[in-house]
Amino acid sequence: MEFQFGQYWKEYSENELSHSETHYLLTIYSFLQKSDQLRASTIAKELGVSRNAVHLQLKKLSEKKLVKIKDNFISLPKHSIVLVEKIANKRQTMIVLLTEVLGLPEHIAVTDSCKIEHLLSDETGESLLKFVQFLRSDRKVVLQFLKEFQKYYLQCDPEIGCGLCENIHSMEKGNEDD
Amino acid sequence: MEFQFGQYWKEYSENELSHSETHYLLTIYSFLQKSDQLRASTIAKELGVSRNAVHLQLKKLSEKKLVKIKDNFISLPKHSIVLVEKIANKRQTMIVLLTEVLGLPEHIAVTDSCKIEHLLSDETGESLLKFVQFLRSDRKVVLQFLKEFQKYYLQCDPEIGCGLCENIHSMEKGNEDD
DNA sequence: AAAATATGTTAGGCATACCTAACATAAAAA
DNA sequence: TTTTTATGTTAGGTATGCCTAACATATTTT
Repeated sequence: MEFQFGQYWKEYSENELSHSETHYLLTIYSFLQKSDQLRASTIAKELGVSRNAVHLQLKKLSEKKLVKIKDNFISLPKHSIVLVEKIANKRQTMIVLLTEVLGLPEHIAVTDSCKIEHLLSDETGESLLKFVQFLRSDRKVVLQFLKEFQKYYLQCDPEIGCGLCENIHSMEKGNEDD
Repeated sequence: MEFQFGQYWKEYSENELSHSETHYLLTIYSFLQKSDQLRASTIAKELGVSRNAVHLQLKKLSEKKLVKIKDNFISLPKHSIVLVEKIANKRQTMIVLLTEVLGLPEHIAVTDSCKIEHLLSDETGESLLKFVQFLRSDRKVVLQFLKEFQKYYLQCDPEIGCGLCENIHSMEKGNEDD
């Protein structure tokens, strides 16, 4: 390794939100778009954890001013919504990159994206978003690039294995004639 | 959100390696390439943690057969090396994508990559590697694509902020005349 | 060989984040 | 109204992964 990674890994624990907190906030955000009558037990069901786990996490989040609780109903302050939307964008960007550009199955794309969404910096999130937006545009140079990439992609390199080529093969079947 | 994410987040804790374990193994791997006389205290210095933290983590890793310890010297079994090299590849792939393709500063690229390296599935790792290899090739279609992307990138979208455009601007200065 | 340093090990503590079990209170159904 | 169910809360426990402090064993240096 040409680079000194020794200290970089410590920044892992210096994130604004933990993985757990992230998913509480994303879940709250998601429910609040459907209804403004959200209580702790609903979150417990959605996340598959116990009510007391939710209770304790909500207590912590409201101490951090990331959620508001009034008469057992949960809401999000504005700065919290900004935070959540940033993370949701990172997740969505990653999902699109992995499924639409790389052709990975949805389950893998979503699982991986859910794991890393809160760990990506805003800078990386913004850059990736721009990149994915560009890749989604119908520019001629993008379409040519993607077509050429899929061709390259099919030449399975034994060095890195080829568990995913079948997906690409089946994706390609439709376009084989052009 | 059009997708049910509720249960996906739980897979976070079902990874083969924790973030901590990952960096112990990567550090061990890195040191063993220089010398085969590696002891716990060296790792403590490199990772900036106490000797007993290393001791306990190594105990756990050797119970999981991921490291071998003989006369206080540490080595890695073959299957462990395979595992480590996979993760190192994922990290390197992400770093290249973020720096070379998206033009992010090295510090951000390395920090983000160190955070997510062990969370990406092998499928995602392999796909991303292929993608980055392709982006690094000197195909005409790739060069055109990258040039066009950088042009697009400069049109700062106020919706997603523009903290990173200055980097791109300075990168572009050299190529402005072609 | 004796003193000093380096390294390994154990014990007790802290924070995160979950669990089950028990209990309290509020809301809905009998 | 009384019972049942839903919801909130507290207590005690588990696992990870770090810490400091203390102690034990090597390994050097003097």
